[in-house]
Amino acid sequence: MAELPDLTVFAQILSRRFKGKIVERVEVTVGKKLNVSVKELQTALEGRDLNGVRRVGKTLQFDFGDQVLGLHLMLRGELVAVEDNEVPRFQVLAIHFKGGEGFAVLDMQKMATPTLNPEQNDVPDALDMEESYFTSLLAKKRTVIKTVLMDQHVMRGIGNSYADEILYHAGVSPFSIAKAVPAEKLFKSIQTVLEKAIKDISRANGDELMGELKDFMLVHSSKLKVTEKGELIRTDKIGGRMTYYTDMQELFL
DNA sequence: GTAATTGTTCTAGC
DNA sequence: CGCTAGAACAATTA
Repeated sequence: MAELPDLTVFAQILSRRFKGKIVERVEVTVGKKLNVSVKELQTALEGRDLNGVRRVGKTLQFDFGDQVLGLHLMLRGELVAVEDNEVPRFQVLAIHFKGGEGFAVLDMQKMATPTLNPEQNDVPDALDMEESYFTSLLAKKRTVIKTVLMDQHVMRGIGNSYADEILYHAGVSPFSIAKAVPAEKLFKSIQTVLEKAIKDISRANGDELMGELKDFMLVHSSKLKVTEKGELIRTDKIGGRMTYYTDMQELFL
């Protein structure tokens, strides 16, 4: 469930807490998604110090100088701070730093994917793509707009939840055809919604690393029946994914 | 026991 | 061949 805003905040918190610390021990509890052997990962990271953590698309990258650990949390991955000997339930991977502090990746579905030295990717990030790129992208897509926003091959970082939030903010129906959608307006909504979410999540979660972050969904929630403004929230499936929207969102065809 | 969940990858069809 | 839609798969809990 972690998308761009959550991951951005995770990266900030991880950087603040662990930057400069030296890796004492790398613990791999579930290794099937790892692209190298456990031993290779350990020799690559142990003894190095963490230069920082950044978000790249829907992944995190832990920068250890000439070695980088990529991490995709997939559907249910979480990050928690751990003490030296602590092994939380559903642990996939843990990094223990000298001095006793560390963090663990948890995933009850075991789908979280750590990658040593992930390949570079040219697909622009949703938060730093050029407006001209977005405009010409929409112009050549005949797909439903929601699937374009979520397509990691054309822009990275937006998943099912924030696609709904962005389209609600823009007043654009998720069923609109991409090339008919006013690109400038939607582009602004992408920036606005994502940046606001980063601020809200950051403020609400502080410096703690406690698994899932609290979020602020206005439409994408099974608990809500109406929006803050009292608009009825409808549900449907787009591409097999649950979609939340209102009748206030204009359909462009 | 089964429904529900969603990111990614694969495949069929136009 | 390029693009799109949809299915398959992953794994576990409520």
